[in-house]
Amino acid sequence: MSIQKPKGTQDLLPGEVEKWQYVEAKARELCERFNYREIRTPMFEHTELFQRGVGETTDIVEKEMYTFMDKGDRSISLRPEGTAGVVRAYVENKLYGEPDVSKLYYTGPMFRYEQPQAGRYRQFHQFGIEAFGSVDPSIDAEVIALGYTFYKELGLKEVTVELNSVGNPAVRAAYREHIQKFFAPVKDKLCKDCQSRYDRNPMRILDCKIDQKYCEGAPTIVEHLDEECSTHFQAVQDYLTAMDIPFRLNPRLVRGLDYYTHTAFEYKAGGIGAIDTIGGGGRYNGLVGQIAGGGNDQPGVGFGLGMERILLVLQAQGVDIPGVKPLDVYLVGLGEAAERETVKLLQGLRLAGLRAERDYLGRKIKAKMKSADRYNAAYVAILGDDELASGEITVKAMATGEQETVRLDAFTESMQSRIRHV
RNA sequence: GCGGUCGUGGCGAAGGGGUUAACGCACCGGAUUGUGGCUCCGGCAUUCGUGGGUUCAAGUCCCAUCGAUCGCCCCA
Repeated sequence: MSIQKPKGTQDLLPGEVEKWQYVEAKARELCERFNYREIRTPMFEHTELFQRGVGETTDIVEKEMYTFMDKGDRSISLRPEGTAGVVRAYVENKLYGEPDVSKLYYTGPMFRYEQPQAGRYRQFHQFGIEAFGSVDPSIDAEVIALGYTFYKELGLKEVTVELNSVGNPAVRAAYREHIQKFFAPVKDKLCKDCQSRYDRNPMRILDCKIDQKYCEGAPTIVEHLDEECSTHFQAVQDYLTAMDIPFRLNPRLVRGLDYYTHTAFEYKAGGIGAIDTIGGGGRYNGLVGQIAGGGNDQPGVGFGLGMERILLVLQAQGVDIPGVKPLDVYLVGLGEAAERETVKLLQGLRLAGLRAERDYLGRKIKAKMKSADRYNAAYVAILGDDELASGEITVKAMATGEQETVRLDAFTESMQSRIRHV
């Protein structure tokens, strides 16, 4: 058996890759309109960054990282998510010194060692944004709006924004006790997953599909928000409403990363089997300071959206994505002298900005015509010995089958004007 | 990390112990000496993910392994 790609990775072949380019182009274009600027950070970082940033006790850090020692005995990890690296770069390059809020975006591969399934890969790709330096709830709303607009403009139907507030660390600690107290009497009756959740992350019990019957009347975090948290949360909702961004409050929404404070949200859509989250994010006040290691704390808010999940939903919903562009001209040379001439003509067409191609397999005219057809060429230009002798070339419009003769020295120009008029 | 299903040509797929591995699509060639899409004819897997085992005989049965796929945990 020849070598295969590592488990959970994908080759994106021509035909598929155009869809990615389309989605990525939409992301860039939207970020420009919202005034976010691209940042590119390494695909691997010191392991410690993720341990500190994402959180020691998260599944991501506990069991999903690709970690290895490099030749200098440094522990390195492939990035499992985008925020930690961007925060590190923000601190390291002192972007907090800039006069305005830093609004950044990124796209690229992320790595998590997990069992692949529909919509989940070991190397997957995210489009994400981060805004640093403001606690204004209008930025939370802007971030949510950008993601929502992105899905909408791609043509996704029925994208739901789910919104919650996870408060601040003090609120969360208090709430955790409340919820443990609530479930304590029925702890033994919960499913085995929930029994372990009880200690690790009791909020997750509320999300359980099996134990819904025990969740009736459970306390929600929103009820336990303090003054500051609930004011912020309300303001985010008001801004979203003002921007016409529909959202659904989900008091049970919990995110898997430790760094979130206040706003937490997810984008959901059907069509990827058991998975329905296509993106998520939230506010992370305190993360910058934590990574900076004291001082220079700056608030932040952002999201990460799954590229393959977007593509899967687009496909499931039958959304049309622009595919391969047809060829403008396919050059057919007949005979050695003519073939040589087509090489020159081809370069001329390409310099003139046309999409042009010829045959490299020395096939017969019939096969060449077939090729032109496969490439969806608008025109085929045929150059044989007759034409060469008289300084002309035959141009055939594939759609109508009509053909005419064009003077060789006017060929490129003639093709240019034909294509421009199509 | 755990569980279900699956693994035959470029792709889709038959064959479920008996020895020339169906068929369809795609591709290549010809009918059509310089013209595509339709039609017809011909060609196209010393080999059935990999390794081992059972058997006179193994795509076909058994074991292992790798991969795909779907699900659980968790997440994008």
